[in-house]
Amino acid sequence: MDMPMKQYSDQNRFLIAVDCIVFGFDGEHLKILLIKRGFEPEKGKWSLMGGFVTPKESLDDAANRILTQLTGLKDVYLEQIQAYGNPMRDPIERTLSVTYFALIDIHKYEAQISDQYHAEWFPLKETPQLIFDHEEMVETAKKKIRYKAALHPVLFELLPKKFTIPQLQNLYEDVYSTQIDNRNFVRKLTATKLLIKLAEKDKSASKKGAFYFKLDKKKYKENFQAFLNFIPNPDKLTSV
Amino acid sequence: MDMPMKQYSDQNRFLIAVDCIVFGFDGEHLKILLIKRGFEPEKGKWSLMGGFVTPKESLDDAANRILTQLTGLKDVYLEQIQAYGNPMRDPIERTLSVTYFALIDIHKYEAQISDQYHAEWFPLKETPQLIFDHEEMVETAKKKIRYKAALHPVLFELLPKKFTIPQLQNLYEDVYSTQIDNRNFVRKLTATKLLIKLAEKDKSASKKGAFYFKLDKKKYKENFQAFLNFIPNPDKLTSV
DNA sequence: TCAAAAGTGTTCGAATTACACCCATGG
DNA sequence: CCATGGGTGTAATTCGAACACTTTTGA
Repeated sequence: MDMPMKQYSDQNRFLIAVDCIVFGFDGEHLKILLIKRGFEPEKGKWSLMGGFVTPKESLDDAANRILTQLTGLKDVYLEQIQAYGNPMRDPIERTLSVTYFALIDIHKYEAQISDQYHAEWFPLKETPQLIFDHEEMVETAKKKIRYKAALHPVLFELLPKKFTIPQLQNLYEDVYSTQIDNRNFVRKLTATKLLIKLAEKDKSASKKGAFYFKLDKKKYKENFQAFLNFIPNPDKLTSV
Repeated sequence: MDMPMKQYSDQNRFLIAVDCIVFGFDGEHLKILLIKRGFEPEKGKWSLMGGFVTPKESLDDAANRILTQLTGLKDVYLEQIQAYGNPMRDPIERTLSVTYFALIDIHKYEAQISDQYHAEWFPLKETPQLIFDHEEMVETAKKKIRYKAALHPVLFELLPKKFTIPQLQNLYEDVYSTQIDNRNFVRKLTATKLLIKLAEKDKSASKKGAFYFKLDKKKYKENFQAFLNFIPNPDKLTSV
C-alpha cells in the first residue's frame, strides 16, 4: 500500500475471500464442518465454508457473516489464521483467501446448521478430499489450534457450559493425537483454578457418572494470557 | 471463494498490498527498518516498507520482491503474520494488507539498504509515529516474534555467521524486554547443542574478548520444531 | 593497576512424569 | 454381581530460578 506513487489507479485489484475452518466437539471427538459444493468448478466435492468479502465489511465481519449463514449463530470464537495468495489457487479467477478458524460446541449448534448447504461434520482423521488448497488450509488450522491451545485455554470454547473432565480430556487427546495420563491431567487442571465443580453428574457415558464442571469465566478471561502446559509431548507440534 | 454461484463476475475486487516489518540486530539492539514516505497521503511520515501485489506473484513472492527492492538482498527469513482488512484503513482506496516479518543481520545488509527510500533503523522502543494502521502491525509483529522465538530458535536468523554469547543474550533480552541471568542462559543454550564454539574471539566489545560461536546448521534444521524455553517469564507474552 | 566485560557451579523448590488401585452404578 | 468408566496419591526425577565470584586484558 505504500509504493511511491500519487495514486493507486494503475494497480490491479483482486477478489478477496474468507474461508472458515470450523472445529466442533461433541463430547467425544473433534470434528470439522464441511459443505458439499453444489456448483462448478469442483461441483460435488467437499469444501470449507467460504465467501467473498464485500466492500464495506472487514475481514472479521466477513468471517462472522459467513459463519452465521452456515450455522445460524453469532458470537462464535473466531480467529484469523493466514492469507493464501497463490495466483493459481482458484482456477476461475485469482482470489486471495483469508482463513479463519471457528470453535463451536456441536450439540449447541446442531439444530441450527443449515441443511441447504449440505453441511456435514467429519472426524478430523477422516476428512474427504477437498477442493483447491483447502486441505492445506485445514492442515495449517490444525497446527494453529495446537499452538494456540498449548499456550491458552482456548479449547473451552468447544465445550458446553457444563462439561465433564473425561470430555475435556477427550478433547485434548484429540487435538494433540495423544494419550494423556488422567491423574496428571487432573492435577494440572486443578492447578489452573479455572474450573468450578457442580453437584450434578453426567450419566450418559457411564454408570457411575462423571461430575459436571463449569468454567470460572472471570478467571478464564483474566488468565487467558497465562501459559498452560497441558501437553506432555509438545514436540509433536509442527511449525506455524 | 466458495459461494454458491456460477461465476465470480458480480463480485468486488480490491487492492492487495504487502507490508514488511523488518527486524534487524546489530549485536547490541533489536531494531526495525522504516522508510520516510515521499508522497501523499501522509507524506513525510514514517511507514513500513510495502507494495502492491501484482497479478502473477504470490504473497510470498511479493514480500520477497519488496524486501529485495529495499535491501538489495535475497534469501532473507520471511514469514507471514496477518491480513489487515479494515475497509477504512487506507484513505485513498480500500486495500487489504498482508504483513510479513523479516529477520536480518544489520551489519550484513548495511551497505545494501537503498538510500533512495530514506530507510532508517529505529530501536524498537523509539519508533516514531507511523501511517495508517502500521503501528498496530508493528505491535502484532512484536508479539508474533516473541511467540515464535519462545518455541523455535528463529532468532539466529538475525545474527551473523559468527556471534558471541553476550550478543545472543542481548538479542533475547531485547526481544522480550527482560533481563536474563547469564548463567542460566548459557546452561540452556549448551543443552540445545546447537552451538559450535570457535577458537577466535571478538574483542570489539571488551578487553577480555568473547568467544565466537557458530550455528550447527544441521541440528538447527533438525531441531527447529523442538521447543526451547529461553524465556524466564513467558507471562509477558500477549496474545497472538 | 584497575575498570569492564566474560565466564563459570551449586542449591533449592517446583513441576513433571510414571505408575495402579478402589469406587459407584446400571444392567 | 460384574463390567464399565470415574476418580484419586505418591515417589523419583527433571527443570527452572536464584544467587557471586574469578578471569582476562587493554588502556
